[in-house]
Amino acid sequence: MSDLELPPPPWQRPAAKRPRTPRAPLSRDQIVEAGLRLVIEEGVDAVSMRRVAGRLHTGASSLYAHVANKEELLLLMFDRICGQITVPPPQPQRWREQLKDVMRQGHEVLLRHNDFARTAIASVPSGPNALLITEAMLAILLSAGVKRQVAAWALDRMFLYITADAYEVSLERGKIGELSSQLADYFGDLPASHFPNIRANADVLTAGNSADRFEFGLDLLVEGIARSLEKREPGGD
Amino acid sequence: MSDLELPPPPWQRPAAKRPRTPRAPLSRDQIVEAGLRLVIEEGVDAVSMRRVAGRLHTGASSLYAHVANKEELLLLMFDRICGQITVPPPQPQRWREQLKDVMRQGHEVLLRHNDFARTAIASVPSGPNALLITEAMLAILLSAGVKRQVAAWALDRMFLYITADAYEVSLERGKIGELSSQLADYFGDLPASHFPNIRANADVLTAGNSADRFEFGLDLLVEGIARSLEKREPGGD
DNA sequence: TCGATCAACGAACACCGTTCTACGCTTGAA
DNA sequence: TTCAAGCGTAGAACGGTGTTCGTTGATCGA
Repeated sequence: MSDLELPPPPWQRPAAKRPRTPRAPLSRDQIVEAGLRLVIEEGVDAVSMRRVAGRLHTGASSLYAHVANKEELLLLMFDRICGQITVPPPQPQRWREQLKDVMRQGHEVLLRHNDFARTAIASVPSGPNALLITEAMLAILLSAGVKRQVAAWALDRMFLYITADAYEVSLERGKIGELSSQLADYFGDLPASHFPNIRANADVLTAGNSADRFEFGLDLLVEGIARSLEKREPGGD
Repeated sequence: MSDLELPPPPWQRPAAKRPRTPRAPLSRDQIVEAGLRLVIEEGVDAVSMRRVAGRLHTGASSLYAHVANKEELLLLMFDRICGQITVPPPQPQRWREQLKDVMRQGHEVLLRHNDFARTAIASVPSGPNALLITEAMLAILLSAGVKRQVAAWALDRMFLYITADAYEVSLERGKIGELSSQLADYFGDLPASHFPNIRANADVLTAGNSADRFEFGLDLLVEGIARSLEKREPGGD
């Protein structure tokens, strides 16, 4: 019967309402974009679920409504990257140059994304964009007369090469200059009793930049394929 | 003046003595061995400082008295692994087979260590064992008449190839069978409008096991090098 | 004996991927 | 209009990571 109104005791206070900022719902695209931005700015190790979510002003667990796990996110990011590569219709007389062009593009696209190639190495290129590239390169090889099995396996090897080299280059990126000269000195200082050839060739072992080496490897692969055009089908000998 | 002896108040209790198990001191070798055992048993992700230390019945921070950081530990482990490869004196007439043999060894040694190749990709092969391999392979190439710069860069590319392929194989290891058939089905189901070549060649794209593909890539590289023996020195055109 | 050095210990820091519970909002059916 | 179901989001918590920091105990040399 008392008209006196007391404040509610602490044990009866209603739970604080969880503030919810009204905003457009998250999307997978946004998550992928945020992840790629982080890669470009800080490298692949910066892509944690918390960091990605922070970029979108949400929480890490919110991402799991859109991607199954981090691995799926990285795969999506990879396929998004593959979408930046343009593939040409096959010109049989120029198959070598066409192959190299696509491979160079792939390499460059990866390098534009810091050390993301580390993830690419571990990924099966099965997203829509990656498959379009596979399709185009396969068409180029087949149009050149390369045997089916050679074409298939060469594709596989080329993909491996691009991603592995891009990863390696990304690791050296911050230290390409100092590492080379230090390595040359190191090689030159090795004991002659065990390392005569390395000592004598320290200059060429440390020569060239990463682009030189990548191109050299492209040549090896493409020349190796060319040689197969002059031979029997593999796996048949 | 009182003979009454009170127990010491809690704030004056001496700190509990830290028990120290008497044992032989840790060594770098032990740490490396423990790391490698973990790799073999559970893969490279199991190699945390805590796990390694646990194997040695000590604490993670104790490892830092022997290795600078985890990266150095992984490098040491890598070079230990390289010590399992035996290199032959050069036989110029058999340079192809000699190269392949060393590369196969390297590949196999890595595969025996689960997915440790992931670490190997990121490592500059500069430990004593790795350098002995470099020295031997360089000798083989030079004895075959390969130009110095080609030999140097070919070595670099071969090393990259071995480690990258070993890593890729280690990833597929647990799923090589199901992945192949699933991929073949997947390829066969792609829309014909965009993927006529993949559809028509799903069989060869998914054919062969990892050893087939590795050998195929070896051939590409070695044939590419062979071709260089018939051409001018690279970087000169 | 004392002081310096070093290996080892354990707590703590700043992070990680993911799960779990709860909440708020939307939608559709009654 | 109301209610229930479903789904996205929030935040705490779990079980981990590499590393640093301060401390302790042992050894060695003066």
